[in-house]
Amino acid sequence: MISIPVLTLKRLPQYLELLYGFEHEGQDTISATRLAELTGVHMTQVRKDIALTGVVGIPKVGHKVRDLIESIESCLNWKDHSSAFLVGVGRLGSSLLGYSEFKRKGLNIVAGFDTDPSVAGSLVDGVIVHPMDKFANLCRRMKVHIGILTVPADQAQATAELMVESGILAIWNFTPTLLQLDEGIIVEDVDMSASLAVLSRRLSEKYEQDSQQDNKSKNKKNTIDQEKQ
Amino acid sequence: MISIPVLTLKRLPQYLELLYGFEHEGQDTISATRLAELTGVHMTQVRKDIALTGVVGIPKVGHKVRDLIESIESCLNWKDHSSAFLVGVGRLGSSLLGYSEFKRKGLNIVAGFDTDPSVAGSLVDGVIVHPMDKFANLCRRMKVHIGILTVPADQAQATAELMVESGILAIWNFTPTLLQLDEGIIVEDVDMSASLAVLSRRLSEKYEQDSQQDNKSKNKKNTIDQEKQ
DNA sequence: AGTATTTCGATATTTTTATAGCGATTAAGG
DNA sequence: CCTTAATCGCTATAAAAATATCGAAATACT
Ligand SMILES: NC(=O)c1ccc[n+]([C@@H]2O[C@H](COP(=O)([O-])OP(=O)(O)OC[C@H]3O[C@@H](n4cnc5c(N)ncnc54)[C@H](O)[C@@H]3O)[C@@H](O)[C@H]2O)c1
Ligand SMILES: NC(=O)c1ccc[n+]([C@@H]2O[C@H](COP(=O)([O-])OP(=O)(O)OC[C@H]3O[C@@H](n4cnc5c(N)ncnc54)[C@H](O)[C@@H]3O)[C@@H](O)[C@H]2O)c1
Repeated sequence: MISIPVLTLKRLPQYLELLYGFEHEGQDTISATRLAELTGVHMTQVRKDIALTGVVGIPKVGHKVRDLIESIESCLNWKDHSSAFLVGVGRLGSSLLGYSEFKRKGLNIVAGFDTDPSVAGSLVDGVIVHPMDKFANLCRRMKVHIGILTVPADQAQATAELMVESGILAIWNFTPTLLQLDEGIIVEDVDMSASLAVLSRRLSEKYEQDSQQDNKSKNKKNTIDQEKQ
Repeated sequence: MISIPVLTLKRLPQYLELLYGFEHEGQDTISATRLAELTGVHMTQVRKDIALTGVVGIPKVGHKVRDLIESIESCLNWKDHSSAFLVGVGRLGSSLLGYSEFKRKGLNIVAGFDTDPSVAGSLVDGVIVHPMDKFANLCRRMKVHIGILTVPADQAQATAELMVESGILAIWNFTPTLLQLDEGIIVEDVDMSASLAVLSRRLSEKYEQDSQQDNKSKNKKNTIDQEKQ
């Protein structure tokens, strides 16, 4: 199995989102050119990304929407469902538990876990929440290999270690903590700070750019004014 | 103002997270080498990233933790706070409203908005939620330029357009919808699907790799067995 | 004081990723 | 049936990012 570049993997769901739309509208073919227009990704990049999923297109027509969906989904392993446990059923954790979209993306959150006795034992959006001490046992028994980490930042490292000891192979980490784990363990961070950093900086850059243009046009105006004098 | 590469911007908060820890522990200097070890980023890359923030280090010693924090924070514009409006106070939206960490990162969510009359008018984690029809007015009056988008996917495009008309310059988009907006508008996606895609694929790759190794060791065992015979 | 050692930071190289160019392919229209 | 036009997908080039190299600077130790 070839290793697909991260950036390609991150673009594939974007294409999928559009493809679902097309299928819904009854459109049955789509060209890479059009996908490029809609995503802002370069035409040739779209072709490369699509090629990596192993599907072939039809010249002059493009790709069959259904084929492309199948190909991307199976490439991302979104067709057969994987079970996952979520640890830390707080604000963020419970909003994830109730988010049905993940099921369509191959992720089945089968249970939540929390140390807080007032949360443990309850149902959150139809998903059962267990006390934390049941984690290791259930994890091994149910052969769950994906852990979703939404505990407070200062609990993240310890909780992650517990997960790994219990047989978790991949951690979807929503905390800002940089986990230090065994090499083999897959850690995927959903780093909102990183995203916020890009937003903040780009906005600053934009402000400055705009104010410079303002100054320019002001200066220009001054020049014109001066010329008038 | 130089344009800092996206990937650098995304790493900066990681360094910051560690730096806050060091400061807390009373450590007052840190080397790029050590940061590299902890983040898994290459030593020279860390140096480049740091250099882009404009701070200079001391040979043999490294960097003053405080200076580095200041430098990164001001580079990301996390020192003076920007006001933001959040639209769509549902599961995800309300969890974001209550998340105090954003304040420390220069983002002040000053109000939420929702079309649902049972949500609008209430306080969520101390933040007031207005009915949606007040958005344009308040946005202009309070000169808010950042919008956080957490409405259902099918409402995302329309809501984003409303935001832009009301003076929003940057949208932090938590929906899976690919927004089609004016060139100048900054859109930063928090794409959980993208992250999930990487996790899923990497896990598949790992499974296959492991099972191949299993086969190998089985074959090896067989070979040994055969040799024994 | 002098030397060894560590780290910075500038420059060079390599690798990865993105873009461009172009022939091959195929459906559609005359 | 043949031309036309659009698209695929391969190969080549360009750009960006990551990694390596190395001299200079500064601390700590002899
Ligand atoms: N709320 C957000 O919008 C948001 C955004 C980005 C990142 N995060 C991160 O997500 C994590 C959770 O944030 P939150 O706002 O949901 O916090 P929260 O306090 O609302 O929820 C944390 C939950 O984890 C439980 N918990 C605490 N220690 C535990 C342990 N050792 N084992 C199992 N469960 C434990 C608590 O009982 C609580 O229910 C934090 O690391 C936060 O930084 C949150
Ligand atoms: N819940 C999650 O964990 C999660 C994870 C990833 C992405 N998302 C995305 O975030 C968005 C919100 O998800 P959610 O689970 O919080 O949904 P939700 O249904 O719980 O909340 C949506 C909120 O938006 C409000 N709303 C609907 N239309 C609106 C409009 N036109 N203007 C203003 N408000 C409007 C609704 O009243 C509701 O309160 C979705 O696009 C979803 O795909 C959610």
